[in-house]
Amino acid sequence: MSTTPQLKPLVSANVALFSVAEDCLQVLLVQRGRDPAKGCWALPGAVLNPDVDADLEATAIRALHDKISVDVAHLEQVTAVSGRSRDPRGFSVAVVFLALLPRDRIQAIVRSKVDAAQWVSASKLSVKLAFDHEALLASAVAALRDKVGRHALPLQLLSEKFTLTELQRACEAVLGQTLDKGGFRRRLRTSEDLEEIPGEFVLGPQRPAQLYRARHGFRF
Amino acid sequence: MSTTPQLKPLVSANVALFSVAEDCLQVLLVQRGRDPAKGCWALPGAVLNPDVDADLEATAIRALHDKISVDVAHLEQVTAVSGRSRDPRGFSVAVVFLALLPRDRIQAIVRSKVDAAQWVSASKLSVKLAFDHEALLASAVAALRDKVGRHALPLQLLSEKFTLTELQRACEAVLGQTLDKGGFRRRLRTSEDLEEIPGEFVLGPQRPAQLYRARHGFRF
DNA sequence: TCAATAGTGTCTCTTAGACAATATTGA
DNA sequence: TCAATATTGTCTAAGAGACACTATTGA
Repeated sequence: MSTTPQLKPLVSANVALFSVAEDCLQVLLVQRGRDPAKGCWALPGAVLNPDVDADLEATAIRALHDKISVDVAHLEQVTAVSGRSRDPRGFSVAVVFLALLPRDRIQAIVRSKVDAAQWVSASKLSVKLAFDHEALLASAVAALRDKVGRHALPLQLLSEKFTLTELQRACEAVLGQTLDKGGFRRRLRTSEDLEEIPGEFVLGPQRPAQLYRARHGFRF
Repeated sequence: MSTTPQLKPLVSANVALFSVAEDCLQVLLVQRGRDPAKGCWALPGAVLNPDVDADLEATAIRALHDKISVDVAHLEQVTAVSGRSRDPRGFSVAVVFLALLPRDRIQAIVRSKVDAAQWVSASKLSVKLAFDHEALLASAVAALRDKVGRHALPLQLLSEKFTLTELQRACEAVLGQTLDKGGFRRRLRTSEDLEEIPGEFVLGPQRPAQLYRARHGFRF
């Protein structure tokens, strides 16, 4: 046992897992079951364990496996934040990830022994978050908006088969603003990301809606 | 002394420092003065020291202070890479930064006691790099290109005062392709980032060229 | 005068925003 | 028929690519 300075900092992965419910962008929060910040709501996270994790993405997936019974459809790195004061345990580095969960998997939350979990609106948070997680969430939302604003299609937020209106609603939920139907569909007509499912429609008290799916090889 | 597994990984910052010389994008390499990979060329880097660095950006700045006698004009994070096999010392996390140095500061390289340094063309590398630094450099170049491709102006690569042709040459060096003069200048006419310096011109055996500078508050 | 580079204009094509019109179903 | 939503079209303005043109200097 020595008192040498802490040469290696705490490294963790934190995930902003998004989904869509009622045309509203949701993010998964967990209630921390142990100190520090026990009882506070926070983004799911895990401390990097070099003996177990192949890389930080594996750490992020491990952080979600405690909360979600299915694999996420999309996971990507957003940024790394670091500093002495962001965690009371000392100098820490957090790598923030953004993940997407299809809307039909939104119920796939497992009850952890220690942590509660809930979906909340990503734009107007109802609770204060632990540490600097509000800033982490903000950067994840910004990255997601940026990408969808550049016309990337967040198909991983939808079911395997979806209508163009559902896709438009998902984009609107991400962007926080309505989109023009005509222009939106005009862009999709020339998109390489989608394909029509021949003969499959959603019926209802109106004109049937064509079903689409992600084209093979699609990457958000 | 114990044989417990290595719970905290090696964390470092690596910097791709760019500048422009002869209308060509250059990146600074250092020759490693000690193991591992002693003698190999690599991106400048430093291991995070929580007792000294306020955050990873400070680590990046410290990594450059050994090589460069002036402050860099721009520093931003690109990505974080991690894994067990990228460094022979064990599991490591590297946060990659991209930095810009004005072309008139390109000589401001200090000779380190242990490491040699050189500028090389960023697009066609003349040497093999240590570890996974070729991939790190590639992501930094991609991030820079992406940004300039979205019409961000890399004014930090230029001197304080510059002509529009110099700016165009810098953008072309970053993008690796020529740009149309008319279209380029048309965009700049409505840009908030530039301002004309009244009455200042560069003379020569041709029509004088108006000098410009970055407008106050400009951010790349 | 000419070479050399600075700076502007012009055509066309594509894209995006706003909005209107038409289509097809179940009730 | 009608309400409700799907789907398409149209007008216009802004932006980008390609290219031609004019401007101003030193030699």
